[in-house]
Amino acid sequence: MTKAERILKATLQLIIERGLERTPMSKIADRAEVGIGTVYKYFKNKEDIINGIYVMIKEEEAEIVFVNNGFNPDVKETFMDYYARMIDYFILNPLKFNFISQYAFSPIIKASTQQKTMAQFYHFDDLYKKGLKENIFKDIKAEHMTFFVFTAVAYWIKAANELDIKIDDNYKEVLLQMAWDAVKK
Amino acid sequence: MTKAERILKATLQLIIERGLERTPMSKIADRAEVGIGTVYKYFKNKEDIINGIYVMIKEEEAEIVFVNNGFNPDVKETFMDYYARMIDYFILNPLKFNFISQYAFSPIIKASTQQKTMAQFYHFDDLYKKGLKENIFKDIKAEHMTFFVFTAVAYWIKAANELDIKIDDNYKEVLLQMAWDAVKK
DNA sequence: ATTTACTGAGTGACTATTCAGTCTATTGGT
DNA sequence: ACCAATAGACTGAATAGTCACTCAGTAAAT
Repeated sequence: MTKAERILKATLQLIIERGLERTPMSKIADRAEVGIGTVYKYFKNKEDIINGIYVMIKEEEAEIVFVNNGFNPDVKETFMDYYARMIDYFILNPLKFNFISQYAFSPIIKASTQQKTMAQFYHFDDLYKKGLKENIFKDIKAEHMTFFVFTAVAYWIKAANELDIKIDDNYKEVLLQMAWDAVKK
Repeated sequence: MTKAERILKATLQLIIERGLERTPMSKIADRAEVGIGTVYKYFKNKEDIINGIYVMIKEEEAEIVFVNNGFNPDVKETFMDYYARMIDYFILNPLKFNFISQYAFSPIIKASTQQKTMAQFYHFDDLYKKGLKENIFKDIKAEHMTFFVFTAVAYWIKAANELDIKIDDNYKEVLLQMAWDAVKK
């Protein structure tokens, strides 16, 4: 792991454990096992680290969700594949999800960061547009559909994490079905 | 408006505008048009204000969502009534919703605050339990259902707010239908 | 030998909180 | 109705402390 990565990871941990206002740069350097100066070599300031974490997570997430992209023409099967992967990603990475849910709408995330990461999820929009054309989905804007399903699925997982409930395959199945039933006509 | 209320409101505005780490107590006092000392008369510290905002919003929300509680035995109609009210509340109070979405899972919100506010929404759990008994809903824990629908609806509104999309009655109807289709068997 | 990475004590700015004193409202005595 | 007297609300300058960020110097790499 590079030092920059160590810094991102350390900051992520500390923020989730203690909150942003209680994680000074000195603690970040300690946890990352680098000098404070090194933190400032790789990041302009604290905000820059937060934005860096956001980008890192979203890139990773997109990479995992869309591995199979383009191989299946069936809308429903593609839908299920995307979201099954998303669920797995969030289950495996509760810290990262926790971060996203707290900072996705925080003013600390710059508009440019938002745009950069949103752009990586255009496959979702494509899928919904395709489904609308095939008259499979309810009449609603594609980006709204994305949002509805994304947040529903995501936060359900979050709740499960926090209540220490194990998400077995059966439960995952029901969750996917809920998402699908919500959008289908 | 009491001074305590003015302080809560001022803090809410500043936090959403600038972020927590960039809203010093001095600015809060200025915006609320009280002396700094007054802030400390009503609140132990900054954290206490944040928790106060959280409680204030959740109480208000519960009061509005459950006005008609107990008058209708029909599960679907009650479901629609609750969520229609919730949607209206969030549309009318984007700042408050923005706050909730950023701080609901932040470590700054104390466990006792969480519990106190969660307790006010037990009508949702009751509704889901009733629906499960009547075999209307999918087989899933009641609290998970609450969470799924709550977040889906809530964040959809948030997205609409941010993209400056007007939520007309027709759109609201579709949204409610999505929520219902997700949970019904 | 030169560049580049790294370090952390030190600096300056900022900010949470305190508290001594002022203002305001309420009470009760005349 | 007026006037103390008391209690409580309110204030913001001062304090004490924290923390983001710098930079002069050291270590490692090329």
